[in-house]
Amino acid sequence: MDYKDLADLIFPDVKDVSYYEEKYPRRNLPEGAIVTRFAPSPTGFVHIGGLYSALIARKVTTQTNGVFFLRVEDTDQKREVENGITGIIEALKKFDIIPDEGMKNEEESFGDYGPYKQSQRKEIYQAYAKYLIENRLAYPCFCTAEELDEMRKKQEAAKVIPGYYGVWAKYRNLPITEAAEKIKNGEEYIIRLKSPGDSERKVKFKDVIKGNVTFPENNQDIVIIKSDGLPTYHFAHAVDDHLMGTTHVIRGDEWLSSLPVHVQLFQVLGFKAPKYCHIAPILKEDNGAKRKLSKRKDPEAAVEYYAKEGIPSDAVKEYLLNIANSNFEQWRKQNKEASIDEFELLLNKMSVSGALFDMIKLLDISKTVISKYDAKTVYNYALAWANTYDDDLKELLEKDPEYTLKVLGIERGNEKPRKDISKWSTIRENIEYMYDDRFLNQKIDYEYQKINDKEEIKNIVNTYIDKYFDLSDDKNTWFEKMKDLSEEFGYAREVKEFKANPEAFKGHVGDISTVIRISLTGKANTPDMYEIMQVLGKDSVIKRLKKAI
RNA sequence: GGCCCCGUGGUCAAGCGGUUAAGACAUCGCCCUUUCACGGCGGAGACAUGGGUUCGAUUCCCGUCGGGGUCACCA
Repeated sequence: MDYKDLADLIFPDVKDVSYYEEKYPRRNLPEGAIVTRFAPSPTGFVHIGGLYSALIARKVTTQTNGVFFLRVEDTDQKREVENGITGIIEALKKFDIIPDEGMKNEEESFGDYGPYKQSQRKEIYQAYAKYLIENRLAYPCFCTAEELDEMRKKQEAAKVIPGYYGVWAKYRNLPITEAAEKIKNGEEYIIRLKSPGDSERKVKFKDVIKGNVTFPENNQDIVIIKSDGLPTYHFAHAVDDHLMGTTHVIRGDEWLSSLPVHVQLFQVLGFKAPKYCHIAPILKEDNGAKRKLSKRKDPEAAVEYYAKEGIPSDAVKEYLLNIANSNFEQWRKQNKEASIDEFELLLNKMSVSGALFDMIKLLDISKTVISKYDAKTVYNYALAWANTYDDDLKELLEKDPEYTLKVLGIERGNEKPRKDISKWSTIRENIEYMYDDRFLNQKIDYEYQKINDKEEIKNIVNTYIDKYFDLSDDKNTWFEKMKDLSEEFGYAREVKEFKANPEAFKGHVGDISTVIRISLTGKANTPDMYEIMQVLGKDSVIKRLKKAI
């Protein structure tokens, strides 16, 4: 009996690795093309951090005419969730992140390097595991969970590094005949790597983002095939990314410390290792401490949250890009109208340490993103949002689309568009007062400001209606009349005039126009009042002013 | 605890041996044909700390402190 026999006994039905090496030839791509992937577990939940790395991966691959594929890592059957894959695909799609290859639904994939679902690649991993066993680079281990537990306790008591290595590696040197015996007796086992590493030696790696990092060599005989026959993450990573021609592994930096294991795996398997890009996580402040955005505690960790809040995906992407490369901001300043596709993202310019998530900044970006949309676009997005999250708003928007478009068009499309909408979930308060059937039938709480004497207000409004209000005026004339009105009541025509000589006036034109504004809309802050009146129309303006007094 | 990474204003961050130490968000003040926004101008606000190396350290080295990651038949 030799190692080949043992390997045959363990994996009798798998193909030789040469089959796979031929089946998946090297990719024929231009110089510098990046091939990378997004490789989530199908838990259905897409974390903002996942979206972040997917966005970066998508961006650097299109920039270099490379390939971006979606591989599903479902080797842990306990954690699987129904329709998890579809959920991921849909989530990415909402952000315009479309893979070039990979899964397209729960079971099927497209592309020449598939399957792209790890559970469907079982025999591939086993072929490579078999190869390692044949070459004495891996072996079966018969330890039970209890045994391992006991070992760990002993190691802790002895204050040595825990794990399966060196003298602790019970089955590392088990004679093959004994191993074969145990297998024939039906004992459960797993396959471990026979690590050639020595933890006394140091290895240096160059991470594209982190730069040089030094680790002790891996000397742990890590598990490569679990008792259910599926590979561990580490082994699947090495086999898949080799076969799929991945040039860059872009992933969260929680993986940084397994670099020695991964690089060793590539070396043992005779593969060329990819470049690694470990990206820093997005953090959150919690009682003075920083921690990763948590699925359980932080709603904003879920990509779903942004849709629910009505924050445009464009805005989320801009925010993420802003975290990724801080020069994005400067680029955006110089290229106000450009698509983010034109921005060149550089992996090596990414930050080494994690950034605190800043909702205020996101919303700031969001309001400028929205300010650039035309009325029609705003209408469509707002309606799409209302469709799933707000029936009443949907009704409001759909009742008279033409009128709504006019409302949304106020102070939009000009040099300095309004920036008061940062998310669709708050758009209601920006437009609702413009609808007569709601405004006129509602009890309004008019909160007048500087001028709040009821008689005075009544006089001002009446005088305005009788003497100055004329919708056919152009804006200048309209405003001149507002000044005339002010003067008539003892208020300065110009703010400057008032400031120069405050004793001479009761106030200024701003105070008067505020009275009209509040009477007209019930609100102290609205967009340009002239435009509002134009949209409202004569009847409405008069009805509203009369209602106020 | 071992190992690894990181430490510039409240936040995100440029700078990487000699700078008045950029910029953005937030904040405060002023200005801008009516409010609020927008926009413009300006203010306040930072190189964790102690030692080296150097003519000179935010930048290089070491220690300390602080933060994060990781130590599974989970990814």
